[in-house]
Amino acid sequence: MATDRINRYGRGREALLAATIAVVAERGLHGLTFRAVAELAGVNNTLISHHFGTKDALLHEAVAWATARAIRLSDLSATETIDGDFARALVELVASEPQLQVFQYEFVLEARRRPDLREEAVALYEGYIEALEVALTRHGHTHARPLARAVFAALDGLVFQQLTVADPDVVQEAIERVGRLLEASLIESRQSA
Amino acid sequence: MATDRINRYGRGREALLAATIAVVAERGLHGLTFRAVAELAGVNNTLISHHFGTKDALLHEAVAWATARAIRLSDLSATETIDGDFARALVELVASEPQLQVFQYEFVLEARRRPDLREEAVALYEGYIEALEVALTRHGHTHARPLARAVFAALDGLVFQQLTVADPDVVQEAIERVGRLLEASLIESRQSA
DNA sequence: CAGACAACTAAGCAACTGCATAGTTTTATG
DNA sequence: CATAAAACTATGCAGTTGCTTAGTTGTCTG
Repeated sequence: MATDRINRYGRGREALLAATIAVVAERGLHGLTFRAVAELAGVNNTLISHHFGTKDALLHEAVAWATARAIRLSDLSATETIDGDFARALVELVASEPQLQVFQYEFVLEARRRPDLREEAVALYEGYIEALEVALTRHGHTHARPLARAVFAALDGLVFQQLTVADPDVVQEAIERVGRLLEASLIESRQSA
Repeated sequence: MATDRINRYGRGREALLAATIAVVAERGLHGLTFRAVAELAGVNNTLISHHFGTKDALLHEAVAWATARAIRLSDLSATETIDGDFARALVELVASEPQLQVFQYEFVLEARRRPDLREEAVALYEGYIEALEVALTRHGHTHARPLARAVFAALDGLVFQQLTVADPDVVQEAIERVGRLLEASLIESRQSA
């Protein structure tokens, strides 16, 4: 239809970036081909060369796009407490956007072998941890950086489990357990003070 | 040399399995090719077809080999406490065998899209969690399954960080912090009882 | 509404892929 | 030490890959 053309023209670039994330999540990095991405985006595969040049550059831009979106969606610094509501919301987020989450694990692993992606990977993780540290400090935890790293690792690991091997229900229960560990830690630090 | 032939003949199969893990870890699943694996193993690439048939079957066998080795190396059920010694040992393990660890993340992500690998992925993770549950119960924790899942997720997430974005030192510090969270939890549960 | 510029497509190629076929070398065994 | 089975290699091919080249279509601006 003509409306398709009108709506699509000029939007190939963003369609390719979105398709890149979907393809990597659904088929892995070994399934990331010009033709697979282009087909999902509804454009010709040579449009990738036009907009991004190489496959490496396409992935790099998709990484920047995805990390920006991921950090925005999960604003950890706004976290009040890790309770049932938090656990439910996190499990829900993963269930509603699994591709975005899977893409992050794929790209961070790839960053191990591609120095040009390292910076984004470090920024993504340190950004998450920093946001959590802010929230934990606000709640009375001191020297909270290592704690924030550990708690983020737990949440990250549980998201990974939900995506790969575990039921959402047991993941949610485990997240709530993390929250109770934090409470107990706060109580104990008050008593010993 | 003749000794090379004598030493190598009949060992192609295991050499290929070991090479598969190394190639996946160092070049990713998209770098897993018959020729890359064969070159690293020091054999002809058609030997893969001979021993395993297809590339999928090669990966499947490598997964079985790697998971058996990984579970053996990190016997979590023998864990006494998560203290400085434990943290140092875990960081050391990851530093000494990074390929085995990276391979596990790669294969578990791949298991999301390949049903024939799901069983191994679930068995690997539930095996880790079960072993931890045994250790935690022994130390007085009750209803320890969700706790074991959460603590394993934290350790898993921290190993992932060490492999990709974080210094071993800060990872070690965070692991020790996990141990202290467990202690505080035990103390609090005793007081409220 | 001309024409310049950007977005986009069609066709194709050299390199690489998994793997089949056919043959050789080594080892185990009677 | 003959011979059969198993381990291994050489050659090659059809399909797929990233990306180039050459051209078309749509949009924006004066």
